[in-house]
Amino acid sequence: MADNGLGHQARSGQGGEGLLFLTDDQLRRGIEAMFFAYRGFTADPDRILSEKSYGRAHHRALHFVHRSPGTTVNNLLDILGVTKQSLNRVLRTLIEDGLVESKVGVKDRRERHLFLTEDGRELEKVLSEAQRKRMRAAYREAGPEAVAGFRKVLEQIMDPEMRRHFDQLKDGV
Amino acid sequence: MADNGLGHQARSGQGGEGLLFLTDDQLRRGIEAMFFAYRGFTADPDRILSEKSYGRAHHRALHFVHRSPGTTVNNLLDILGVTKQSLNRVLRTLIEDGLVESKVGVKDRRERHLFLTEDGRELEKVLSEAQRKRMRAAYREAGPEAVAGFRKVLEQIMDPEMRRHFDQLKDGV
DNA sequence: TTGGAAAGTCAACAAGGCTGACTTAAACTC
DNA sequence: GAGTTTAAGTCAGCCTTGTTGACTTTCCAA
Repeated sequence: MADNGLGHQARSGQGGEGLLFLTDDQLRRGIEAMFFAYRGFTADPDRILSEKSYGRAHHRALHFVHRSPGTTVNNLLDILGVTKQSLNRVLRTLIEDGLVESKVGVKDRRERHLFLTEDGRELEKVLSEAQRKRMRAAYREAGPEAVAGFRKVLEQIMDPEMRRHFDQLKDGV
Repeated sequence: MADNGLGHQARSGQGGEGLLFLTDDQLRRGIEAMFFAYRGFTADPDRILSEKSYGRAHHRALHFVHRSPGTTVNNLLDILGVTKQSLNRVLRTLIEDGLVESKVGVKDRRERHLFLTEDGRELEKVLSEAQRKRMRAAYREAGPEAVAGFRKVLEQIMDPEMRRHFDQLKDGV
């Protein structure tokens, strides 16, 4: 049976006219928009990274260490949602290359606290500026109200646990 | 130097009050929201796929073949933005498993036209319904105006070429 | 002082990207 | 009709980034 564009959620109850944005068709368009947009979202940093033989995983690590200087490895694992071994491989190359510094914890000396070096901050800046440039153009085109809606929907799409991390990044922590 | 949250774009000209949504800080929040939201966006289908020992690449192929039945391999390559070899690996398993059918073109017999089989349609439905369920909840929470803004910003983030593909999917083609 | 948490390491593997080289069949062009 | 181009498919080999599992070292806290 072909998709008629009327999802059961939109069809049920209330007459439906005000719920047209919940049709399966609208939802599918949103899904496709997320897919295509995410490609653009990562395209600019990816280009820069491939020149330096780093990958997206390195960018993510740099981003969140920049964002929460002194964060522990465990906290980073939580945020990134990957295994210790997977993160370790990335982190090790960043430390070897002098972009990230790992300092033994003062209070708890088992922990390692992560910081960007000067070089690390520099690369992070190049990457994030490339990414922001595209976002800035998109935001400007779309306007402030669209941006508010954009953020609102994205927050709702997140898993609750990710939402918690997102909220905790709000300021310094 | 610490990030003061005032991007140069927002700082320059016009007094700035109306442009606060363009600060580097706001842009960074948007970037993080995209990152966390995309994880949620793919989480549900990923779970289902891993049970069937398929991956996200299979989902994408199923999605776009479902969306444009009879599409050629070349067109699919364009949309997905991967190499022939990469797509072929995925497509081959889907054809072997009887989820996708490949038919020699009538007008140009070099081409192969791709279709979902009954089984393919079934899996696609399970996957997309899982994904839509989350989007539906997010849309409902955020409301129609937020959804319009969400879509508007996403369209601006896309590369022009991807935007073209996105627009061409609007209806049947 | 001992149990367990945090961190790190090694090995092996898989998915899904990539490049390059090559074949086959069909269509197009001169 | 011969030669070129195009669409698809295949083989081989590589890389990144994810996974499990097993193990060690360090060291805090009960």
